[in-house]
Amino acid sequence: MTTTRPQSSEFLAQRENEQFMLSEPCASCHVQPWSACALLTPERLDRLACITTKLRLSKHDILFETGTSDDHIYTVISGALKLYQNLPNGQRQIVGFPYPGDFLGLGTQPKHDFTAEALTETTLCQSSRHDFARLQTDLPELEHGLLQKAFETLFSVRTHMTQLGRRNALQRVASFLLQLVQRHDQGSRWILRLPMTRADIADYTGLTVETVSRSFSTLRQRKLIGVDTVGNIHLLSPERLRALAG
Amino acid sequence: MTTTRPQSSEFLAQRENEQFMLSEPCASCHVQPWSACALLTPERLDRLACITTKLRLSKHDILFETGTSDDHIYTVISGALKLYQNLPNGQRQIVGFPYPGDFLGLGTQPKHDFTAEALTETTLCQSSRHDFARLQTDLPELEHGLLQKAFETLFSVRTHMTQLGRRNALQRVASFLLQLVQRHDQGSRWILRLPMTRADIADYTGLTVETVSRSFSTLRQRKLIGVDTVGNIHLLSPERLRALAG
DNA sequence: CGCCCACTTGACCACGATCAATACCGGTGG
DNA sequence: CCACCGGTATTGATCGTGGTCAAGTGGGCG
Repeated sequence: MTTTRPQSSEFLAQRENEQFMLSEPCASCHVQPWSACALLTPERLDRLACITTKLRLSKHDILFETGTSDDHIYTVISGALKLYQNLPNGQRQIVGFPYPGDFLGLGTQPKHDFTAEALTETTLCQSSRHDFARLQTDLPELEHGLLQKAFETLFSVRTHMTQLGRRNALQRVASFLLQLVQRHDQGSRWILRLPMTRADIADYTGLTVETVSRSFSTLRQRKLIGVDTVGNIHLLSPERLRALAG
Repeated sequence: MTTTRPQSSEFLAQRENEQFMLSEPCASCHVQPWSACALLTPERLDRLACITTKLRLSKHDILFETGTSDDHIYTVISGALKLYQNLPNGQRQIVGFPYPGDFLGLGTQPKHDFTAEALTETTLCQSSRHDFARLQTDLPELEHGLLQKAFETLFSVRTHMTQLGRRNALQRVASFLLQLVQRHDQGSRWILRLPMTRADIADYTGLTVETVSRSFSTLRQRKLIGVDTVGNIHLLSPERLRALAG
């Protein structure tokens, strides 16, 4: 884990100018429209830029870990992470894959309940909770945007819950793929890059690696998907895939 | 579904006084400390009281339904509800059982994605989104409290997700019971009133009614619980139950 | 070239779903 | 008060999906 410019909030006051120079202005941030700061006006975005720094993670770097406290909040700029919980028996449940525009950080608990790990080279926008809170009193839209994002993820988590409870293996894998595609029109519509391993998909869908693999094979045999390499999936028939997923 | 005092926001201004007289003041609300309004000072609570009304539901009454829009937000005062989604194949997944203190209502989507139905006689505190939003600009603590509640439910939903993905039937039922007990110390610590049916528990845990019933029987045989009537459960050995749940 | 790790495929087994029968409980009316 | 009825819960028997264990394949990187 490498911070491009490690920065504690105490030094912030006297370095605001420098920070502003070094930071990309938020206005040019390409995930801004989908992030919590979407509601801010350009002038206000500049004030936000003063308290944010960029963070770069390599594959397998840990952003934060279960049980640690953390005075920062994050927004994913590029790349992707996995957010998971380790169970006592050595099993692991992935509760989400934060993608660009997604918000990460402590809610109100003093400590993290999940671990966040980078799946690929990932960049994040970081700011201290303290600075952020100070700014919030001035910029109520910010908290509003945060609330909006929280409700969005709440919705997606609940939706995913219905997947886990009531669908068979093939349906789970199918809707996982659709979920990724619709969250992320990366370039061409029906080619999907999977930054996560089969094991990650298993831990997300509540299946085993073997069953995930078998499901991919079945989908391939039925010509619903094409598997170029393990991480490159073509959706050959999104409609039939959607019908299958329900 | 019966509203004690149906109230559209247009008439609010001229009737504020009357409302205030009719409403119980929020300060004396017994769920207030656990709800989104916990952060407000007494004087500010009075202003909140002006925009809220009480709502009473009987068993099986629908508070809101999937696909409908709704300009209100709710906090459960007493009773309990189930929040669920119907799947195309006729199955149903319950994503939560809102209990006193819990917040209910649209996030940012225009329409509800879930249906909320009363499990018993239930009372709620209702206010229009519009009035609430107006108040929010004056009372930033309110939005803060809302955000806090949202993060709390996000956490509990994510935790429940790990239940669905990675635990067997007995573990799911065991942790369901523990979850209810710790969320709700109703009177004596280890006696649990279940307002929901076995079918509801099945739809929440992702099992079938039969399996839920079998799990209850197994727990009873192992002397982990005592079943007085279907809705009255004694937790005879919470430690062993917790050990089982993991 | 060879090693390691991720992925795939196969054979078998167990847990929970399904189908079916019975028991129980609450409410209603005679 | 009891008899009846409908919905809910329990228990049993069988089947199928997906987990487990094991072997084999492939790709990336030193």
